[in-house]
Amino acid sequence: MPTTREDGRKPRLSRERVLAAAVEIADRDGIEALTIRALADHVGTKPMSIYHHVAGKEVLLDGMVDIVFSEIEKPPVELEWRDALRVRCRSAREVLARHQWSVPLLESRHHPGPELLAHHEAVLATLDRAGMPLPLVAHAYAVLDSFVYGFAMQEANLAVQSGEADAELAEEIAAAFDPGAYPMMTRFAMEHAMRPDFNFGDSFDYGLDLLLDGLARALREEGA
Amino acid sequence: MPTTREDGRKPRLSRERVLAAAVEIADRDGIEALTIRALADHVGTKPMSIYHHVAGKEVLLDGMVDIVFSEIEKPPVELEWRDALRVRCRSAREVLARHQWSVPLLESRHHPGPELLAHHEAVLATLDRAGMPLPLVAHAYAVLDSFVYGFAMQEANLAVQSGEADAELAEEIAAAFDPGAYPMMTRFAMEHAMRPDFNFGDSFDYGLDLLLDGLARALREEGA
DNA sequence: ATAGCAAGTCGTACTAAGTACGAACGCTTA
DNA sequence: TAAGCGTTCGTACTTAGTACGACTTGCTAT
Repeated sequence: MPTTREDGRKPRLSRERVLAAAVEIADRDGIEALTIRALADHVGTKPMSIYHHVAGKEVLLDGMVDIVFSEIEKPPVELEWRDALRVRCRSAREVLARHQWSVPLLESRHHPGPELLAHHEAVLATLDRAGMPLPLVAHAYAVLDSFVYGFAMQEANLAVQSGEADAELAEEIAAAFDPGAYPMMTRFAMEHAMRPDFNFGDSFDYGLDLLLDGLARALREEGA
Repeated sequence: MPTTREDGRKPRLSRERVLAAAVEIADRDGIEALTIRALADHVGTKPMSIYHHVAGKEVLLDGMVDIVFSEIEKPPVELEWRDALRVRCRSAREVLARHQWSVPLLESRHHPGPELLAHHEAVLATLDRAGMPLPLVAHAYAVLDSFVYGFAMQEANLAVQSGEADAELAEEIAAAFDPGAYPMMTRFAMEHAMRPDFNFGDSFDYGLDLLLDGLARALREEGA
């Protein structure tokens, strides 16, 4: 690893610094603001220097995804499978929400990094230790992952929407709601979703428990 | 609507034709191949003519998302709520899988079209007719949507992966599996996922029923 | 039929962004 | 102190979105 150096005399660039800076930019200004030039500015160099630490923008994005997975909390192995999965899934959702660019990126990357692989390995191992037969493991795995990713995706959408200038959006909504189309959406919004104590995120725990309970039931029946 | 014309004398461009062509390109060559120039070629014009039918690429993408939603099957209202939702969710999954570019696009668009709004309206109405109180409606809605989107997203990923040239991927996998890290993933792949009768999609129906059953149970208890 | 006008088309050109190429720089080791 | 090599960076090419303004087309009213 000739790239890194121990003495902190002059903080030269390194793959880690580049990736961290990329995540910072994406967090702060959105993924579309992450250009090689902006990244170079942020770490105090010129564009072409970036390419000595990451092979290209694709690789950069792959690395960012792996950083996201590295931030997911890893529950201790002693935990009961449901608790372990709950910890992991909640943390995953929190991390994905914190890095709003991550979910759409997940979809487009096809080069899993070590942290991503380790995450999947851990989930599979947890399900296995719970005593599930492989077919049930497969279902549980697919279903939980889908729910977590899907939820995070919607949450990211909502966050952007509420943060956005309401100008266009309100206009669009108003235009759509003029003729009383979408009555149920209107009622839902008025009587529930716009209440101050409404929190979309609450549905995450609800859905997660729905799935875990269902899986536990299936495991009990399979086991019998 | 001066844009369209009834006599088919000379098929001039129209918003519909442009959008349909865009969907074709994205389906066939991937969303990254959808450039204004490629689109112009495909409909037999020059780039700038496109801009007379869609205001820009963003609007084009918004329109494509709405086309996707228009393709989701709309179950008859007489159906029992669980059957109705099953039809709709399965169809949604099928449509999203057919247009692999759609899921990542969903996330990034913030301008819902009429078809998307109508879809959401219909789902809400179905839940309402089932007799759910609004808080439960909210949970059901969020949870089902998350699952469908998330599952479609993973499916799209898998499809790309298996379609891709296995060269790099196999190498990467091999490299990662050398030291016997990821034992559970290995076992899972060998003993289950690589079997000829394994079908990732089967987990969709499994998860969907898990959720619908759980919601039905909640409804029963709430109602009591 | 035809003048006139609005809708549609297109050539040109500008800008942003990724990155290939090769020269210059500076740190390390002899 | 000089060779050697990893790093940095100036320049320039390429692809993509799209603004501008001129040209073309076909409908409408006479």
